[in-house]
Amino acid sequence: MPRGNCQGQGWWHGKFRGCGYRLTTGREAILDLLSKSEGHLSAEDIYIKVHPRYPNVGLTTIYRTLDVLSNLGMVYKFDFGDGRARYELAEGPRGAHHHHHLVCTGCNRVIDYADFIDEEIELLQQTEKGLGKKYNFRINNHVIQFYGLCDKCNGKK
Amino acid sequence: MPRGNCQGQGWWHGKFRGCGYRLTTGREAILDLLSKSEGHLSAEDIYIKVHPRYPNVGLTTIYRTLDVLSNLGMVYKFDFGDGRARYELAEGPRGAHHHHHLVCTGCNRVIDYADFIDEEIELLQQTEKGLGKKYNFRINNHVIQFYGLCDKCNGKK
DNA sequence: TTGTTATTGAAAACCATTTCCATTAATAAG
DNA sequence: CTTATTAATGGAAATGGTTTTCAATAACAA
Ligand SMILES: [Mn+2]
Ligand SMILES: [Mn+2]
Ligand SMILES: [Zn+2]
Ligand SMILES: [Zn+2]
Repeated sequence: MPRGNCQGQGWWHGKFRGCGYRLTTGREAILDLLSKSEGHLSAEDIYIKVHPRYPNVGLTTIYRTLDVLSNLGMVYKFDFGDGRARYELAEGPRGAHHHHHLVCTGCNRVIDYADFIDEEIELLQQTEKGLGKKYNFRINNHVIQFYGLCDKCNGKK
Repeated sequence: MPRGNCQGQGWWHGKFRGCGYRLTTGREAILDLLSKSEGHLSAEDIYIKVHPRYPNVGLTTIYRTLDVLSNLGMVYKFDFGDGRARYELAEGPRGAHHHHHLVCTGCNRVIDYADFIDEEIELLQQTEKGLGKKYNFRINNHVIQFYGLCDKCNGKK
C-alpha cells in the first residue's frame, strides 16, 4: 500500500484509494464542504459546518484529514497571521484556479487575486528552474502574499 | 508621543525615541543580537542567546519587543511551518539585504536567496501598483517563499 | 530630584494543534 | 456474505508557542 506522492489525475475517489487511504464518511464530508465553499477555512470553520450534518465527525479528524489532503497536494495550507492555519482546495498544482493573496493586516481580510498571474507564473518558473539548479533544491510549491491595508482599514484614524 | 508608522531614517536609537518608545536594556540587547546574527531566529533562540548576558531580560520581553519591532517595520516575522514564528532584521524596506526564501519541507532548512531578485522586484512593484489601484489596497510588504526538498532531503528513501 | 507612566518579569492563562488509546469501521480475503 | 486485518476515529488529555495579568521597576521629561 503505497503512501508517498500520489499526484495522479481525476477526482479524489480514485486519488484516495490509489494512495492506500480509506474512503471514510468524514473525509468525504470534508472534501465535499471544501469543494463547495469559497474562501479560506480554518479547521474550526470546517468543523462547525460539517458537524451538524455529520455529528460523528470530530475536530481531530478534521485536522488529520486536512493534514492528509495537504500532503497529497489536494489542499493548500496557509498562514495569514491570525493565529490559525487556513485551508483551500488546490484543484491541480497549476490548475485553472491558481491565484495569490492580498492580506489586510488591519482586519485579516484575504483577497484572492489572479491579475498579473501569468507574468508571476512565468517569472516563478524561471526562478524555480534557476534556484533548483543552483541550490539543488526540488521546488514543488510557492507562496506569494502581499500585506497591507484594505480600503476599509485605510481610512481609520 | 506619536506611536503609529514611524518609517524614519537612520538607525534605531533615533527611530525608537522618535516613535515615543523608551530605550531599554532589553530592547537594545535584542536589537544588538539581531543585528549581529545570521539566520531566522525564534523568540526562544533570542532568549537563549540574550539571557546569559542579560539575565534580567525575560522571554515575555523578547516577544513584546519583537512585536514592536515588527510593527515598526524594523523586523520581519515569518512562518516557515515549523510551529514557531521566526524573525529577521529588515534593514530598510527595500534595502540592500532584501531577499526571499527557499524552505525545505523535509528538514525545515531555510535558504536565503537573492538571485533573480531584480526581476522579481520589478514585477512585484508593477504588481503592487496594479493591485493597489484595483483593490484600493495599501501594500507595504510581501512574502515570497518556495517550498520543496533540499539536496540532503532529496536523496532519502 | 521627582513624578509620570511605559516597561518589565514571573506566573498563569490562552488556545490551536497534537497525542493517547480504546473503539469502530473500511477493505480485502475467503 | 462472513470474517480478519488494521487504518481511522473521537473524546479527553497533553503539548507548547504566545499572550495576559499585575505588582514592581526604570526611562525620561520637567
Ligand atoms: Mn485563496
Ligand atoms: Mn531570510
Ligand atoms: Zn482590512
Ligand atoms: Zn531539507
